[in-house]
Amino acid sequence: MEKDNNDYIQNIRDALPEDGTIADLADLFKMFGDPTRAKILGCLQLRDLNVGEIADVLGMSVSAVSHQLRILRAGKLVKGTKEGKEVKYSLDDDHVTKIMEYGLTHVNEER
Amino acid sequence: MEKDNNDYIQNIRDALPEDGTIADLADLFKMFGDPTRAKILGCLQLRDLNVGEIADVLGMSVSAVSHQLRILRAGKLVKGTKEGKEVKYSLDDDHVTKIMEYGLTHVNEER
DNA sequence: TGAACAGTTGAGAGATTGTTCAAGTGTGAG
DNA sequence: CTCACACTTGAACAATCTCTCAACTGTTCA
Repeated sequence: MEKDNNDYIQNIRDALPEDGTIADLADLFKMFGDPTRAKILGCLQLRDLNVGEIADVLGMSVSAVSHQLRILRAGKLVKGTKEGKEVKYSLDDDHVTKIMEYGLTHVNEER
Repeated sequence: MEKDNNDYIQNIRDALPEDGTIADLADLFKMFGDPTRAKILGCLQLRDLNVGEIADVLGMSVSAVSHQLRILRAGKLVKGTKEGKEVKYSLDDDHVTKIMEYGLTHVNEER
């Protein structure tokens, strides 16, 4: 019966996505899991913006925003394009808007 | 032109969700942003499980799992029902499965 | 050339997070 | 009652995170 129980547990384990996939999934959601990054992604859904503009909208330092943009870039959620001495940022992923919309729907339904 | 610029920034600010809403959104995504919690939510999509079973599936201590379950309970994503001396956990939110599916689709599309 | 501007980067402080370990609660079986 | 079992909880610790500050790169313009 120990064996039955182990099989039972093993079956569930086998049905789950691989650890690497789970890690990727968690990393993706982590991007949206910080208010500053969520706001940045929210802005960029409205229009492309440079770093200074994002900092103004959020009321934060350019440096703090730049640090978060680096993380979002690494996660391939935004991309930055140099235009003269500015860097214009835009969403780099079709899913970003949908994922945020879905989350917002959920949050707004909460009672 | 300072004024124009300020209005421009202000318009974007006004179009974003309120800070409280953004915080709720970030807190929601934070739930999925840890591999242990993501796995727990993954298991519970397959079937309801008690704490020991979840710990076995994940290969983690009962204590560690219980701590994470407390967080998921606080976030209203799972609920625990006492059955004798066990506690059976189940998903407490229709959106959980869809949000994870959407995230997985995204992750699997990545190249 | 050089000064001003836009942004990036690294170090470090303070806060938050996830796990372990030990102790605790509550339930059922003998 | 007492013991074993299933689970929860609090303290402690290391790892990670986010911001600030200062220094740095690169671009434009006079």
